[in-house]
Amino acid sequence: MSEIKVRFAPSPTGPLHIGGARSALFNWLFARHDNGKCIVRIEDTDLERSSRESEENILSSLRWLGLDWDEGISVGGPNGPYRQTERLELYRQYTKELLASGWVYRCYCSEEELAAQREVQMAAGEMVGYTGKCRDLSEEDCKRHEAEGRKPVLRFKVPQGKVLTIRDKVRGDVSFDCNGIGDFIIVKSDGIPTYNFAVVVDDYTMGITHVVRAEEHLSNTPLQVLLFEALGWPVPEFAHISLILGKDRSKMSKRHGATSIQQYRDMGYLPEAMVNFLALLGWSPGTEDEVFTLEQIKERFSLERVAKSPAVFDLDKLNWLNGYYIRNSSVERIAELAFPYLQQAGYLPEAVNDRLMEKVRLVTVAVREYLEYMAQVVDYAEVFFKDPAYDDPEAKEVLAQEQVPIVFGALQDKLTGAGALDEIGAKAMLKKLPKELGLGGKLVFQPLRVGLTGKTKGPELHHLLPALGGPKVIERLKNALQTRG
RNA sequence: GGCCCCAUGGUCAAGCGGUUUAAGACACCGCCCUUUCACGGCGGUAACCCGGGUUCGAAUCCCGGUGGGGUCACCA
Repeated sequence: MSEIKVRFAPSPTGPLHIGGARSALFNWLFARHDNGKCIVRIEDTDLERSSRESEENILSSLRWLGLDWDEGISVGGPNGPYRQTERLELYRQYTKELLASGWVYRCYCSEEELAAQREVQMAAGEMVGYTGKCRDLSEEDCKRHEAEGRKPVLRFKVPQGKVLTIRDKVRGDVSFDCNGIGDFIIVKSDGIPTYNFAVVVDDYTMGITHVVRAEEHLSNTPLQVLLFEALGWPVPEFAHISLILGKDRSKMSKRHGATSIQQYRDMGYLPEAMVNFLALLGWSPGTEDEVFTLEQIKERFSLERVAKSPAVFDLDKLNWLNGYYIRNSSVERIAELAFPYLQQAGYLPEAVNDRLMEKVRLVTVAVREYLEYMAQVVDYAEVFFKDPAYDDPEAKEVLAQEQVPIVFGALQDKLTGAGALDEIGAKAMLKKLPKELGLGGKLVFQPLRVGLTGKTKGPELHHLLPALGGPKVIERLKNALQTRG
C-alpha cells in the first residue's frame, strides 16, 4: 500500500480556530499513525480576508500544539509553492485544459442577477443553483459581453442525471444527485480560482491520498469529485469529521467564548492538555483511559474510532484536564509558566533576582493544585505578594478571638532569630504549636491563616510560611493584631 | 425551504444482535482525609428520541416520524 499523505489547508482569515486545530490534529494523527506524511498548505484565494498575520498565527498555534509537517509552508518541499496565490500559473494551465475539453464555460451573469435568481429559487423551495443560462453562449455572445466590459467567471458544466456516491471513511457511503448541483464557479472574474477548484488541483499535484476535514465540507465534496473526474485524476479518500458545537449546540463561534487556540494559550492552558482534550472530542480509545500524550494518541488513533455525531465543547472537562496536567507537571515548569502572569499583575519587578525566583517557586508549590489554567495564578498568589487589608467580616471575627495575641506571640517568638524555614521545618513547627499552647488546632491555625492572609481559606500554612519568610510573617501578624483595636 | 449528516445520562463517550441488572470520564450530590479551600479516596443521582418492522432475541439491523446540526457565495 502506498504511503499516506494528508494535508491541513487552512485559509488565513483569522487565528487558528478550535475546530481547525482539531482537523489538523486528526490529520496528523491519522497520517503519523501509519508513518505517513503531512503537508500544510495555505488557501489564500480569498484576497479580501487573507492576511500574513493570520497565517503566522495559525502556524505558530500548530507548532505550539506539537504538530509538525514534512512539507509545506515555511518548511518547503518538492510540490511547492504551498500558498495558493503563488500557484496561479498552475491553475491557469488546468483551466485551459478544462475549457478545451468543454467541461467549463464562460458565464457573464452579474452578481445582482444571480442573487435575485437565488431568492426566487429559495422562495419556491427549489434546489438553489445556477440555471445554466450561459452554458451555450456563442463566441459572438461572449465578444459582445466583453465589449460591454463584463468580466466572465468560469463555470463547470455539471452532468445531469447522475448520482455521485462518496465513500467516506467516517460516514460510510454518501450519495448526491447531480441534478441538485448547479454549474459552479471554478474561476472568479478576477482570474483567481475558487476553493473547490484550487483544492482539487493542489490535492492532485501534491499527491494527497486522504482528505480529512470538517463535516461542513461534505456538501462540497461532490463538486470536487466531479472536477477530479473531469481532469482524469484519481479521487482521494475522504473522511469528514463532525463539527465542534457550542453550549447551544450550534457550530462553535465567537459568541461561545474563546474559540482560538491563541486565546487558550494566552490564558495558560498547556498544549498537551489542549491536544488531549481535542482528541477526545470525537475520538475515543475504546478503553477507560482518558489522559494521553500526543504520542500515545498517535499510537492508538484510527478513523474507525472517530464518532459521527457532533460534540459539544465542554469547558469544564478542558479545565479539569488542564488542571490535571498542571498538577502533574514539574514545579519548575509551572513556576516558569506562572512567572509572566505574576509579573503582569505587578507582583514582581522587571528585574528579578534568585531570591525572588525562589519565592515564585515556593508560591507555585503552594497554589498549583488550585489552578485550572495559569492565568488564575494571579488570584491565588495574591496573598503572597500583597499585604492583607483585614476587611473581611468573617476574618475580623476570627481575629477577635481572645487567644489570638497568645497564638501570634508564640509563632513570632519561634520565628525571631530563626533561620530560613523550609516546608518540612514549617510543618514541624506548626504541628507542635497547639499542644504547646494547650489549644485546639482550629483555634491556632485559623487565626494564623487570617492573620497572614486576611482570608479564611487559602494555601497550606506550611507553604505560606516559607514563601513569605520569617520577617514578613512577623510583620503581618503584628499588623493583624493592631486591627483588633 | 431543497440537499446532506447526526441521534446512549447535563457534557464527552463505551457498546458494533445475546456475555449489559447499559462501561468510563467531566459536571453535580454525599461521606472520608484535613487548621480552611482545593487535591486525593469512597459512594450516589442520572441515558438507549418516538413508532413500526426484521429476528428466538435489538441500544445495536431496516423503514418512517420527530429533533438537532451543516450546507445552499465570484468565502473557504
